[in-house]
Amino acid sequence: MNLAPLTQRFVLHFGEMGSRWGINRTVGQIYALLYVSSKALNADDIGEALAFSRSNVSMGLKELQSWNLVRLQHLPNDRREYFQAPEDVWAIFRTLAEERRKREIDPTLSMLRDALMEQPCGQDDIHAQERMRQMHDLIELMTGWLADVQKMDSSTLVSLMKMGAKVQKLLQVKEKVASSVKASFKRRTLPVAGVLEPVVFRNQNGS
Amino acid sequence: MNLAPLTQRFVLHFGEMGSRWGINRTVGQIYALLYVSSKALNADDIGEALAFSRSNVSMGLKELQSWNLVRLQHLPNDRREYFQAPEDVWAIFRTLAEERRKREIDPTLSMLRDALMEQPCGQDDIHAQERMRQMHDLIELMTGWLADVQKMDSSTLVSLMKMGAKVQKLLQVKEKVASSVKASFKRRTLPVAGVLEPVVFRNQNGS
DNA sequence: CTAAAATTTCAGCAATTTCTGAAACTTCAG
DNA sequence: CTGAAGTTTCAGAAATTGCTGAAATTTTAG
Repeated sequence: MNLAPLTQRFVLHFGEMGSRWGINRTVGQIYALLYVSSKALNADDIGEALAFSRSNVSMGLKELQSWNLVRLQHLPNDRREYFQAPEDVWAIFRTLAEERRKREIDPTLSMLRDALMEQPCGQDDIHAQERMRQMHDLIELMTGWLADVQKMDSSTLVSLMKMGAKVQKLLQVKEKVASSVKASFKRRTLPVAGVLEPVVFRNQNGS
Repeated sequence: MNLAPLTQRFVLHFGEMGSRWGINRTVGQIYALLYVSSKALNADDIGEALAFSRSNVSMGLKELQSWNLVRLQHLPNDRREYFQAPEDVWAIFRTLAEERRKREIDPTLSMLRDALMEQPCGQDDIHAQERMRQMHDLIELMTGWLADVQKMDSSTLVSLMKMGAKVQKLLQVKEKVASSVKASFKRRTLPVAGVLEPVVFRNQNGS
């Protein structure tokens, strides 16, 4: 392995962390290398840079493709495939979240759905089923929310995250304004009523 | 293994999923059993229910304790320790999120911080460092947001999640109202100004 | 203190996962 | 077609992780 110092550090760290993230060392290092690389790399480049066997690289790239984490490129006059990570870190993060949901959550959600359809037999199973319902409801809420969030563009997402806990205050304000607006409608005096109305009333049922 | 049908299905599923979640089969099954059980269990109960060796159970419980995922109980006239999962699924989820952050994110964040302090040498490292900065900023934003969210109580969190994408609309409204409020201040005519002011102006810089 | 009950540790076997090189396969220029 | 360049598959070696029973340690009732 003969990489620039910072690159090497990054690559080795991703290799170590790979096991905690449910991918193996090879895959972690390959992705780290693609991520920091300024140009697309072919399988031989990668194998040489990381001192992996050609077939190991091939399997690693296949796994990364199954995660939708790499883009494929073809250079003119070169039959080899060139790989790169997407430019936009938010896009990478979005993909990661979606794929993890598919692998780590969806199977459990569907098992829970099935289990909730069954007739419980015995005291133990009655309690167990109630616990499963609690878990099911939480997961369903989470995945629904995640699907909503996935649809937002990166800048909206950044705004929301920067607000953090302040969203909560906004929520409280919304409630106050909602009643204030209702009162104002009766008095016909609120200048911003036309702006507030569509959202404020659509969400009355939502909690 | 001699469990009620639904319980058994749940336990076996958690065992299978364990590997995708970064815990092993034993730990997954033990937690599933504790989660659906209506009463606290001791290590022998667990070993018998799941047909694991006593020492295997001991290691599994130790791991679950290191994740803060089990509560310990002592029954009168019984020296053995009894284990149970927290009642509140949201509390479990919160703990899980926090522990995963500690193990899967924090080490990377600190590696990135270090790497960003270094002087890059060579073209490759200059680009690599820029990519690391992008990743660092994303992760820092995410963990900050997570910390905010962790502080909310369960019902607030549920409200926010149920709103989902609608938060976005609220955000747009906030901006419109903000300018409307500013204009109204000059005119001194907005009835709800006193309610809106504290949040609306505190967040002007936030995006 | 003592000893019985309970828990934890650990060496070594078992199972699983990862990695490699050789062989099979695919693609395409000539 | 043919064969050279490139890619993938796969059997088995290597490494890692998981599991067990026996021994060591801790705890506490008496």
